[in-house]
Amino acid sequence: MRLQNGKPDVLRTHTCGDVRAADAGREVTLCGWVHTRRDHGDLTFIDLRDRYGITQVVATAKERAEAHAALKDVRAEWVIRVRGTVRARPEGTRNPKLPTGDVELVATSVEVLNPSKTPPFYVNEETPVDETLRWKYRYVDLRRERSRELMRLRHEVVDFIRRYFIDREFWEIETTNLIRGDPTGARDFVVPSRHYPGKFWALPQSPQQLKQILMYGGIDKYFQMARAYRDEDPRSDRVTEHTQLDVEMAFVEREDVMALIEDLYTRIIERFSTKPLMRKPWPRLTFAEAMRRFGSDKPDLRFGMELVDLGGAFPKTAFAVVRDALAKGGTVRAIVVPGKADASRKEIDGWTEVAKGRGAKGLLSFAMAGSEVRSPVAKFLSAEELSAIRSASGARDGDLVLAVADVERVAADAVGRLRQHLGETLGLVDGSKHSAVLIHEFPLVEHTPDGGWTFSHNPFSGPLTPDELRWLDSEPERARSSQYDFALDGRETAGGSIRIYQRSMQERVFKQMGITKEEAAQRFGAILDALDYGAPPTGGFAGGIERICMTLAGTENIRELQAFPKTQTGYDLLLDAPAAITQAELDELGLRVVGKPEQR
RNA sequence: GGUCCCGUGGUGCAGCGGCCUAGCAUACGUCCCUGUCAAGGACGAGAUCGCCGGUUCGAAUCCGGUCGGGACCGCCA
Repeated sequence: MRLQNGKPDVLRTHTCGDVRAADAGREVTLCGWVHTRRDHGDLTFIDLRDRYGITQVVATAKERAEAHAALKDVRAEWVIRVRGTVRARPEGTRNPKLPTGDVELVATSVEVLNPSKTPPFYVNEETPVDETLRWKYRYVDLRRERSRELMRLRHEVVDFIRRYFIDREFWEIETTNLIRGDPTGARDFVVPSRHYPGKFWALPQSPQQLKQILMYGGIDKYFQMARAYRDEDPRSDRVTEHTQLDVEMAFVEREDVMALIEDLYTRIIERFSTKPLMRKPWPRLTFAEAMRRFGSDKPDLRFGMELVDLGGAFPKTAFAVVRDALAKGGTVRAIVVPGKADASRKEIDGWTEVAKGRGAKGLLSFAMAGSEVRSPVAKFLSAEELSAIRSASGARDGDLVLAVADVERVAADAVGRLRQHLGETLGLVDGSKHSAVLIHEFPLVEHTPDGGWTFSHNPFSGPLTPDELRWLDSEPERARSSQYDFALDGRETAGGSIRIYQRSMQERVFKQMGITKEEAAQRFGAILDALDYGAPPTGGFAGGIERICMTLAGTENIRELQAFPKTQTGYDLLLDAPAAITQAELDELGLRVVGKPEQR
């Protein structure tokens, strides 16, 4: 019996998932949705569904004319309340597919709580449905088994995480969602202020500053399921509004946090995934090694096909593409695609587009055909060079070598993307295991397109060691950061760093970014001030809740993990939002809408 | 801001210049049926092919635009 505070609900005594053979003879009342109806004339069945399961309800005209008539009238998705007697099903009519399949409810009375229009799509079948309809009628969609199980997964993962941290004496603390905006990085979602016309709140892109300040307040260990907002265009694995597990700890070093990430996510995966981890303990790669071997800072280790460097195969080449790349300090990065020497022109064109999508100017291909090395650019290369390509790449007969000549960063990135693409499309990825890897020793700063410098992670990430800062004066890109990232199956799943906690160091880093003292005081005043009042060393991480659930559920669609997802243009099809507000509201906020008249 | 894919009865798909008077499955409606569980059987209703314009003797089909959804690039400290 399903009990709540020791008593049945007022409207029902059981749920549709918990009537069993032991209940035979008992009088029960169930509430739920009509899942399916099977009408045999004077004998009618319906399957009654709620979140907990499905129970078959039966009535015959002969025994219970009134209940039978009512059952004949109901339709899919009507909400009904049925009273009746649990009966063991006759021999040979049991349904092993249902947990409740040994029994049925013989209806004595049927009450229609609410009829339903014919639903816009099937609840009782797992057929694909256009997302426009799913999100518009999310309340119908959520009744479907897949949607319900994804919501259940997310709930259970969040519950697991909460217990994990509470057991370890972390405090769950909510930070405010109306904060000061900062024009760097992603576009802020902005909220007008009534008391301060012309001024605006911003929704947090993460509670980064607030969680550090909690540490400065002596909270010591904190976590939160934090909403994070970015007004940027979504992709299949990122959305404008998402939830992150946000964690911060005082008096920790890099190793403490990396060990925590590894322990937590290992437990999550072992609890919720049917697939084992490839390796325990997890492999760790420095950023430099990850880029060199995989061309990615979130490499998928479920397949090999590591990058090779062919820069040495062309010591004095006449081939302009390679010569120019090498002349500006670049290189030639390549992968060996096993057995694809016979790839069609069309396939190679497709791969070229993948590489170009990551900034490559083109894609070089070399097919190992017997003793020959065939290539569209063979005529620009000497026999020695072609042979060097074969030996330097380690390619065997029948293999295809794909290469990009460019500066290191572009070449590695393009070939890395191509590697992942080929791994997935050629079926090289071993989908029976999970690849968990920690990436660390990221660069502290990186070039901006306009020649300046910017944070490679966030403004508060500290250097790997204080000593790293010496590079800032000469070769800033050599300065390493304390940042660490967790990549699961090639997807960035969590990341964090040890924070700067000394004002002088924070100001030194700001200076590198071209942020003046005045500007820093204005934008990051609270943090900088706090550093003057006894700020301990802190570190932490943030992990995407939807991201980890995606991997656990094996879906590529992040919206399925959200109860009320938005479209690719950030529109809410269910609520029809965003929407215009009244002139009175605008006046009160001191706002005037300019530009295009209202669209609707 | 850009590139690509999709848009056909309620839903999922097919059709891709004339064989379309738009096909199939399912849902929906009426009827038959006492052991089904994706029940079965019979009959029936339901779409001017997202929208606008163009090409053509003729457009669901080709072209342009537009709207909506999706994938990707830009963007995402």
